[in-house]
Amino acid sequence: MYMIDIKSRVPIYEQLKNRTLELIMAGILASGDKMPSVRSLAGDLGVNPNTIQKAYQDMEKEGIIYTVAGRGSFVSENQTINESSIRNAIEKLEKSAYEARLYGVTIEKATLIVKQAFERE
Amino acid sequence: MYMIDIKSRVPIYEQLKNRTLELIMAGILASGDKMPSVRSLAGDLGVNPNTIQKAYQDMEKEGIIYTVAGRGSFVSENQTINESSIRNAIEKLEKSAYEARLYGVTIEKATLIVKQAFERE
Amino acid sequence: MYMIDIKSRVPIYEQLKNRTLELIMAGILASGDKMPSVRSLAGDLGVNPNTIQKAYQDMEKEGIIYTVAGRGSFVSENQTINESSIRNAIEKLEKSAYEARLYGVTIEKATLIVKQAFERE
Amino acid sequence: MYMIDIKSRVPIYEQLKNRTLELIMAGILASGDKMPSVRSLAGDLGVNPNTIQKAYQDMEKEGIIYTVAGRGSFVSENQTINESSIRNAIEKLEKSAYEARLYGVTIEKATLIVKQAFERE
DNA sequence: GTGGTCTAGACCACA
DNA sequence: GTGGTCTAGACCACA
Repeated sequence: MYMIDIKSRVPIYEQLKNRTLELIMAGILASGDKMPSVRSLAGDLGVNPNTIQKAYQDMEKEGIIYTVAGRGSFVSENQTINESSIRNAIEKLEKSAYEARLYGVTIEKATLIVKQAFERE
Repeated sequence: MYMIDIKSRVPIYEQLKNRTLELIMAGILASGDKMPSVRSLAGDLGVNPNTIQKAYQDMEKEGIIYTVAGRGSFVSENQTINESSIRNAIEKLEKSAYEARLYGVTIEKATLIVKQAFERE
Repeated sequence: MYMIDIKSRVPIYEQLKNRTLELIMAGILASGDKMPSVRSLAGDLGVNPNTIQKAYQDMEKEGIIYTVAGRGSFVSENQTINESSIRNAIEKLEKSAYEARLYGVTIEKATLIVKQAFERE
Repeated sequence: MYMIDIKSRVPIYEQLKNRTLELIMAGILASGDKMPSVRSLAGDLGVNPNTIQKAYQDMEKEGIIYTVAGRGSFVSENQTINESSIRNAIEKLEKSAYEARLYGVTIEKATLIVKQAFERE
C-alpha cells in the first residue's frame, strides 16, 4: 500500500504524506483505521524510522492522523484536517500558476493541466 | 524596476527571475535590451552580488538572457526560452494542483485560483 | 461505571484514574468500597490487564486506593490522597496556564476556561 | 538569551519554543529580528543541531518564525501565529484544570494559580 | 554560512 | 510492541 520513489526530489516524508492522503481519498484508509507502525513501515520501505516519524508527526499536526503513544497511529475523522494546511496548499497552487504564466503558459493550458491533475489515476 | 521582498519564502534569485520575466511579458524589457550589471543591481537592492550572479546564470541557462563577456547581459529573443524551464514550471503546477486536490480543494476552486493568478495585476 | 475513549490522546490508565476520582468526588465510590478486579475491568473495557494494573498501581502510589493481597483493591480515606499527586496536578495547571499566556491568551479568558472546567458536567 | 534546563522533563525543543515566545512577549525579539542560526545555537547550548531544527520547524509551522533557506530564521509578525496552536494551548489548560479539580483543588486555588502564572516574572 | 533531509542508533514512557 | 526525544554526523541546495 505504501511505496516510495527514492530517486524523486520530493522528500520521502512528503511522499508518505501524499500517499496517505491518496489512500484516505480513495476510501482505502478510513477514519479510525490503524496506520502501520513507524518501525514496521520503516522496515518495509527500507528507510530510517526517523523519516517515517517525521511524516507521521507532520500528519498529526495537520490533523490527518492521531497518535496514541504505545498503541499506534490512527486515521482521523475527515473534518479534522487543519485549515492552515489547506491554505498552504492553495498558496502553492497560486504561486505555481503565476510562475507558469510568466513562462508563457496560456490560461487554457494551465486550466487543462489542473483538470488532468484532478482526474489522474 | 527591480525590487525584492526579503521576507518572502521565495528565494531572492527566483524573485529576480520572476521579475525579469514579468518585465519581458509587459514589454518593458525587449529582446536585445541590456540588463543592469550584476554589481549595480546588487548595490541597488542591497543583496550579495553572488545572489544576482546566480539569478543571471540561471536565466542564461534557461535562455531568458545571454551574456557577452566584457559587455554585459542582454534579453534574448522570446523564442529562445528553454523548453526545459517551461516544462519545469508545468510540472510544479501539476504537482501543486495534485496536492491541493489531496487536501480536499475542489476542481472548481482550483480552476478559479488559476484563473485569478492569470488575471493578477 | 467505567468507560474509556480509545481515540483520546489521554492515556487509558490516566482516563481510569480520572474516572475513579470522579466517582469518588460524586460519592458513588466511598472509602472502603471494593474496586472491580483488574481482570474483570480489563474484560469489560476490552483493554489489556496490564493497563488496568498500571492504573491501579499508580492510584495506590498516589494513595487513592489500597490493595489487600488476595482480597482486592479498595478506596482509601479521602485524606490519604498523596500530597505529591496534588502538587503534580497543580504544576501541570501552572505550566499550561503559562503556555496559554505565551500564545496570547488573556488572563480573563484563562480564568473563564478554568471556571468552566470546574462547573463541567 | 537562550538557556535550557537539561534536567527538566520538558523536552528541549519545547523549552526553546517557550523561551522564544517569552522573548517575543517581552519585546526583546521583534518582528523581522534574526534568530540565532541552528548551528550556532546548538553550539552555544551544547545540544544537537537536529534538536534546534525541530524547535525552529515547529515554530515555523505555528507561524511564530519564518525561515529563508540559506539566510536564516526570522521572527514573524505577531498576527501570524496559527489559530490551531492557540486552540491547542487552550485545550491543555482546560484538561489540566479539570484534573486539578479531581484531586480536590478548589476553584479559588486554581484561579489563583492561573493568576500567578500570568503575573510571573 | 544557513537551513533541509536523511541515516544509524540510543534511551525513555506507555500498553 | 509502540511512539517520543535526542545525539552524531552526512550530504544537499541556496546565499
